[in-house]
Amino acid sequence: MATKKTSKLECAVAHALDVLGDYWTMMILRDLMIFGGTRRFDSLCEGLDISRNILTERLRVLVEKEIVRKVPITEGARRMEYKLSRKGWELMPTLLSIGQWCARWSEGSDVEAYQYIERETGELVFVPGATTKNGKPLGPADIKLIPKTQEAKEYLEKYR
Amino acid sequence: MATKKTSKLECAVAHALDVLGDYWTMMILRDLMIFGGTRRFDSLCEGLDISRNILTERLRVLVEKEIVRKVPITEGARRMEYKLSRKGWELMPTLLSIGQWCARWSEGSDVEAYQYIERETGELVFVPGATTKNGKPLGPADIKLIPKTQEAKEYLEKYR
DNA sequence: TCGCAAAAGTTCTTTTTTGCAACTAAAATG
DNA sequence: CATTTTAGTTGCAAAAAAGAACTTTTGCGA
Repeated sequence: MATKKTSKLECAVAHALDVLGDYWTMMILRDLMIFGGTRRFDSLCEGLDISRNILTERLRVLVEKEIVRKVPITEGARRMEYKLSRKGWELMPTLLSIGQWCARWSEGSDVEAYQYIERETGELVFVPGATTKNGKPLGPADIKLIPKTQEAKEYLEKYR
Repeated sequence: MATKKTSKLECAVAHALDVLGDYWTMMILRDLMIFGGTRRFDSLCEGLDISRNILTERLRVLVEKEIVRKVPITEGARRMEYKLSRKGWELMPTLLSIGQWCARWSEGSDVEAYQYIERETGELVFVPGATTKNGKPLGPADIKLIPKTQEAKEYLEKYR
């Protein structure tokens, strides 16, 4: 994937999905995260069982979007490695949120292969779902989505 | 997409991505959410600008995974509509999290076409990222991912 | 109740993406 | 300096997506 789509209703999610709405892209991010944020081409390739040409292309986009950086393996070296940027790391809660959802709906089987813990204390980390500003947790039923821009209103009107 | 992959390291994220790691699947969920959870085939088709055959296939998988339900438009009617299940609605925080991330990294341009608000109070809703159990917010740097299963340890070892 | 239009898919064809394997060139290693 | 590793390319066959046309029902309104 990873092509510039233009959906009838542009929104933050649609925008993000232009890059993230792809299996391999997300798996690359997962892999980078569980390996501490840094990996090299061949390791990714082998670990994920992804074709080399696809990996090349996905990494190209991730670098272009500054989610991943391609940096010398050591100061001044020619060989490169791929490193999550701050922007990339900030997707961790999103990935965790996906994982939590999956685990919640996988009764019986334990699908969690690794855990997210606080570095300092070792305490378990999670994403508490949606809340108000003061932290009150909300379920899906408590939340309404409302159009903000004119286009969004028109979209809702037109394609109802 | 939407085929059963088997990655070398099965994990909750990988599992979830077998279904969710696809642009159209996620866009369908977005659209269902902004339209209150219910939509019909043609509306989705037009609104999203998705090919009918692809929409058919994606909906089939979403129904199979019980993320969406196909129900009569009115009691006893033959015409059907697609409705987010509880399981589907519980992906809202994940979508919101993706949208927030995108908005945070889109300096200048306002990419948010709609807002998530608490139904009762109208208060703005958001996903506070990762926290500990008692709600202390954590940044990416505060978090470590550690293998939990034996397979995960081996994977980290082998594909380093 | 008949006819017509809309709704919900199917089917078919063309174009794009993948997946796979083999190949290449530069860089590190002994 | 020869050999391996690494990090990709390239070319081709297979799979998937886009697009349009075609089919069935179904819900109306006259």
